[in-house]
This record gives sequence, structure tokens and C-alpha cells, in this order.
Amino acid sequence: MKLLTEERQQMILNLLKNKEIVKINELVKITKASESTIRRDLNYLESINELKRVHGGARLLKGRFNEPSYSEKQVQNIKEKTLIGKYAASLIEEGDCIYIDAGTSTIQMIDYIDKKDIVIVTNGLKNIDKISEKNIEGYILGGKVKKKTKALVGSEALKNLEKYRFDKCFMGINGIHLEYGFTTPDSEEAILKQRAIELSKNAYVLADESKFGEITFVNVSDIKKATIITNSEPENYKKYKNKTTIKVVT
Amino acid sequence: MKLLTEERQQMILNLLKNKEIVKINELVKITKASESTIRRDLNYLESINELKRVHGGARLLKGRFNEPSYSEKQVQNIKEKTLIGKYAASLIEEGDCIYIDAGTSTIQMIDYIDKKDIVIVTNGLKNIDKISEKNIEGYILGGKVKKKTKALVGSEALKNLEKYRFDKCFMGINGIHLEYGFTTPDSEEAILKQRAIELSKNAYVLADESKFGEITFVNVSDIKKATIITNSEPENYKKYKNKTTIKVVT
DNA sequence: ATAATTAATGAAAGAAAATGATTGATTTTT
DNA sequence: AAAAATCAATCATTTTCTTTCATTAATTAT
Repeated sequence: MKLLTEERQQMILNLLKNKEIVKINELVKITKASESTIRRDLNYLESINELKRVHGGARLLKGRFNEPSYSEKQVQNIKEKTLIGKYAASLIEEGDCIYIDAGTSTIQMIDYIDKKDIVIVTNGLKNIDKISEKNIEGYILGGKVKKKTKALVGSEALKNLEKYRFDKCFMGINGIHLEYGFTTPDSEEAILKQRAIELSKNAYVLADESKFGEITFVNVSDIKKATIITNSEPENYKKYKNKTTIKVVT
Repeated sequence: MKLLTEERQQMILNLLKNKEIVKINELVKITKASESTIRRDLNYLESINELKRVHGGARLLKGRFNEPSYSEKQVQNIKEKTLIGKYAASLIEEGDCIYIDAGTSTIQMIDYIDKKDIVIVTNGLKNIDKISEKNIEGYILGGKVKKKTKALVGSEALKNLEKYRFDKCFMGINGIHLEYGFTTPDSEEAILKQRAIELSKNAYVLADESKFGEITFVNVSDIKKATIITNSEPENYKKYKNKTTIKVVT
């Protein structure tokens, strides 16, 4: 499908709104237009005061309402989560089929996804908003909606999950423990997480440092089943390293 | 079936309302008119300020590069929609299992639901927010998320829908016509609407007066399959009354 | 009803716009 | 200073646009 000029420019602006700054290369990949065309678009959009041209790409105009939304602001450890999210997003490759778990850690990564030809499945209603804003093909599991977290849980969602197979999944978790593995407080969520990990070729758990050593109610899986992405070396780093793959981003 | 000039132009506008931007090629395919004719239509529609011509197609007027957000769109005909929504909500009885279609008409009714012991299934992501805010047990269909309307469409959603049976369903619609029945511009949405109506003991279509006499792209069902709830007597009121149940709330 | 008139349509040709590739200049990084 | 990346400018190609004209459909007058 070929995009209309206007569509492409709209897309660039949407992307910019999410990312603050975009590189020309990214835009070329995402829009599948040539470099020349993207340059022309950026120059035009700058001329009508919709963005600021910078070497290698473009930036959002300052003073535009680009403050993070309420819900994002309320997230704790936002810096760490952003860092983790950026790295997680970089793991995604063109053509991938991805599962992104509901949660405050995982939602951060969506902003930093720069691939276009991917499919994302999620159980988080909050996630799907961001996903579709980015013009990525998004699927949501069906079933009962858990009021507090705006996530899908339970058998209905589980059944829906079964239809998919993933290249990668990115999970949030409440506790990580050498012996007790990944744990979460809600058993209905736990089953879903467990199954998503099983259905993925590669599983990643996004967890800031505060999650290490914690044990919550229900076991999701052993820590060796997923790569842990975190922001600083936890206590017993070496022991974790022996048992599983753990990536520290700084 | 050959279309009248005016019908074709109305169709273009309806399509545009849902898609934000349309390509000439698409319009040629859909309307089966020639490129020349479509061009003429677009030029005319632009001249009467109904759309903005862009290279390769046309775009909704609205703010140039500021997307009309969902909440803004919601404001159209709000008084009528509120009135209709209030009445629709009053039809719900304790213990009911309800389907509420995605859309700006149907979402209004959620505010006015005063029963608690009910279950609501919907394909609208926006709907589910309101539903869970009200502490009502909410289910959402799974599947592909349509970017523009934040609604679930397609075969996946259809399969999910099949699991349920409803006491009542409340549907939005784009066109109501004595002969062409209920119509909507998106064929993937149409199938879903169609099936939801079939799965319900009682079906209601929520439509303000502007929908009468309109024909959009895809047929959903005959008008006798659902009770129409509207805010004022349409032209040919008696003819409608002969063919179906129609409730006018004032 | 039939003929004359007007409006709507589709096809085609040349003009205009958008695009992608290339080249050499400029900027940034090493 | 050299290498790499980004840039503006240019040109050939593709796509879309405007204009024109012949044909068909609808309307009006006879």
C-alpha cells in the first residue's frame, strides 16, 4: 500500500509526538519512502512550523504541549523504566510478532519502537492506545477486563492467547527471586504471563532494581525461562547470571 | 446497482468521516465510477467546503495537522445522543447480558446505566473504560484494533463474539434507508454488527436524525431486524413505522 | 411520445507534482 | 586530517492533475 503525501507527513508528526525526536533513517524504514522524500517532508513541515529540523532528523518544537500524560507522570521509577524500555524496544526486529504484557514497565517501551512491519499482541488496554497511535498493527486479547489495571485476565483471555505464537514477549513482573522465580500477586494474571512466556521463542522480563529479592503470591515461572532486563546490578548478580540471562542497561 | 451522483458523494463523505483521508484509487474501486467522476466529485465537495483536496485524494477539513481526537468527535450532536442514550440505558434490566457496539452514539448510554448486576460485552476500547469505571462487569472482544475508532474488527473479533448470547444489543450505525437497510462504511465492522444483532434477543439501533436516508458502503441488515431509537421523526416516518419498530425520544 | 436541451460521465493527452536516485558539498565524528 | 554521515541540488521517472471532447443519461419543450 502506498501512502499519500499527507498521510506520510501526518505519520511523521505522530511519531514525533511520541518520541520527541526522530532520525531520518527511522522515518525511511517506517514510511518506506526514500530519503529524498523524507527530507522534503521534513523541510516542508519545518517551513509550516510543525517541527524543528536537526542534523540527521527532526525534533519536536519546544513549548508545544509535549508533557507526558497524567498516567505516565504517576509512574514510579520513570527514568529507570524508560532506560529499560528503550533497550527492550531495540530488541524488536522487522517482521517480529510480539507480545507485550500489561503494566507500567512494559508500556514505556512502546514509545521507542521504531520498526513498522511488526504485529503486537497485548492484554493491556492502555498499551493498545499507544500502539495504534504509532501506526503499528495491534491486537488485543479478549475477555474479562480487570478494573484496577485495565488489563485482560482469566480464562477467556488465556484462550485468546493460545491462538498466537510470538517471536518475543516482554513481561512485567512483581517479584524476582533466585529460588522462587518470577512471582506476581494475582493468580489470574500469573497464568496468562506463564503461558505468554511459553508461547514465545524469546521471553524478556522488564524489571527495575526494586523487584529483585521480592516474592509475591503466585509463581509465574523459573527465572531461567526469560531474559531479565534491568537498570542496575542486583545483589547476588553473579548468582543470577549463573541461573539465567540478565542484561543491565545504564 | 448504479448510484446517483448525490449518493456517491454522500458515500465519499461518509467514508472520509471514518478514515480521515481517502485515496482516489480507493474511491474508484468502491464506487465503481471513473477517475474523472471521482475527481469532479472531490472538486465539487471541496468547493462547498465539505472536504480538503490533497494530492492523490482528499482529507477531512478539521484542523490541519491537529488530529480531531476521539473526545472532540464525540461532541457532535451531543444533545441528541445523550437523549437517545438515556432512553437506551433505561431499557436495560437487572440480570441482562448486553452488547454495546463501539461508537459515539452508543458510548453515551453507558453513563446512564443504573443497574449493577449486568454483564456488558463490547468491541469498543473506549467503552470498556467507562464500563469498568462504573463497576460493571465488562468483557471486550479480542482481535485486531482499528486505529481510527479504537474498535475491534475482523474475523478474530467475530470469533470471540460467537461465544456470547445477548438479551439486548445496542448498535451504532451510519446509514438508515428504507430500501438499503442499515449500512456502515467498513465491511469488517459490518460483519460484526450483523452478527451481534443476530445473537441478541432484542436489537436496538441508536441513531440521530442525520442518519436517516443515508446509504454508506456495506449493508448490515434489514431495518426490521432492530428497533430504531432516534430523536426526531424522520422523513417517511410512517413508512419506517410500517417496516420496523421505531422509538422517538424527545 | 418525440425531439431538443442540458447535465453527467468516461476516456485521452499534455501539464504539473511527487518521487527516487545520484552527485558533490557540508557537517559531524573519529 | 581523514572518514563517515548528512545535506542540498539536480534530473529522470512515475503518478496525479487539468483540460478537452465525445458519449450517455436526464430534463425540458414541443
